[in-house]
Amino acid sequence: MLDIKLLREKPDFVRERLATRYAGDDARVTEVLALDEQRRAALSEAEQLKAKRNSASKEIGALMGQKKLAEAEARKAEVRTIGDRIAELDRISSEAESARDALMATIPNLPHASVALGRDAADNPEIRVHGTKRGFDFKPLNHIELCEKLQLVDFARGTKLSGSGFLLYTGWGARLERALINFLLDLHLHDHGYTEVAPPYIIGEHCMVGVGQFPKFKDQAYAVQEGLDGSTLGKLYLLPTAEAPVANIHREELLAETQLPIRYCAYSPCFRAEAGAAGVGTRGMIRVHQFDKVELIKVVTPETGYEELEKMVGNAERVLQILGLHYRVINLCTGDMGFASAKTYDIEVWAPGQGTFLEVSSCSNTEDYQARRMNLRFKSATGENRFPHVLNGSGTALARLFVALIETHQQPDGTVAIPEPLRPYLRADVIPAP
RNA sequence: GGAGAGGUGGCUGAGUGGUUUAAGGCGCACGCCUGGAAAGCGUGAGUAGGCUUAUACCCUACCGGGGGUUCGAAUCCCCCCCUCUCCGCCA
Repeated sequence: MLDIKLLREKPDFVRERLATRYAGDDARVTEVLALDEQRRAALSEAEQLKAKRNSASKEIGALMGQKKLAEAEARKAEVRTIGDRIAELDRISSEAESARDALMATIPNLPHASVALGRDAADNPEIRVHGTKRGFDFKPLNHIELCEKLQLVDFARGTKLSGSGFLLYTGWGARLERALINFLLDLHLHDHGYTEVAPPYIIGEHCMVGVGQFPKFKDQAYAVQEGLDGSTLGKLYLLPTAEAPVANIHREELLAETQLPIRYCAYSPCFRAEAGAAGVGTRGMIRVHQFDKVELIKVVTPETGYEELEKMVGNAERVLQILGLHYRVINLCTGDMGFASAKTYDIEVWAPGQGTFLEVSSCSNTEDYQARRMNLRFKSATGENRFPHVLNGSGTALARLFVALIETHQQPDGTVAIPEPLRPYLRADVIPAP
């Protein structure tokens, strides 16, 4: 949620920044301002009438105390007509307010000044590259072939259980997935100073709105219902990312500045309907309806927001460095950024079997946009109530990391060498042929 | 799921239709006092919105949330949420 005061005071600035997203938000800004004006006009008049009514009511009380009943009745009749007008004005202002806020919820965050201007992914500047593409002196397999050969994932039976886009990890595959989760959590906890949390996987609609998933991506979520009670449908959703519950942990709270920075790390499965994405990279593990992810969340002062974003990207990069993977960091341009974000870095890991880079992490500073949506504030040292910056980043997504790992470290005999730091977690140096 | 009790400021705790502008206490900030501190005394302090150059003044709203009755609601009525106790069921 943007600050309504910013829209009032600098509407042209807001329009200009939004225009860089190429999302056609201009008309909404105009409409929000019109509704806001409507609200304030009605509110102002209603408040004056309420002040009048309050003083009249007090007088009536006094008259009744003095037993001047006839006089009191006369005043009552007078005030009653004010009441009708107040009710009407209240209705107008609250309707305008709801309409204004509903519309505000559809306006994305403003891109940070440092973000490159651009229309789509083709305009994303590359920030840095780590490592090089691994060369092979044998014919490398892609992850689907490796998974089948080593019996890491049973694609057919996964589909049999839940339809396409669901994976059944088996044997060493299941073990590798679990080893990676534990490795990632331990890395961020012990080396990077995060606190582990384990959130619910089913979350309320208000949390989805809080992080900006809703209303825009409602079609991408799995809604759940309780048993046979259809009326419960739409109240709870399977989380699309741990960001949804974890960023909301302190919603509607007023934190002390001394509690900041807050750094949380959480593992969760992620559920995404991927409606409309059928046929786009659907084969294999690249785009699935359920995948595991370790998420990083920070709540920090506005002064340190961007510094913390850089650190967060570094934390995610470290995962790939330790695992000996080739990757690049890109900065999403204004037109390619997510809804709630002011600045986003994506980390893409090289997958030799795919011949492409795969997005395994997206680290964003949403500034005060999410904090405002979930009414998360902190009291500054000077006693001022302020909105903190809320950051989120993947540290990292698992299925694609799994793909890059086995494709990169495959050996001529078809087995997969396990990078040294991961070996204690898997209790093996290599994934053997069955 | 059933029955009962409850939800009031940072905390505690009064308040069953009108000097409540939410008492009192604890804690907090500042001041007085003191060699310094404690105690004591005094003053101040919530959130959001509106008006505004203004974090000043003034106005409005806020006692779990929403709606209703009334000239006037923390207080009466209805719906919902949450917490606690007991019972039932259950990994």
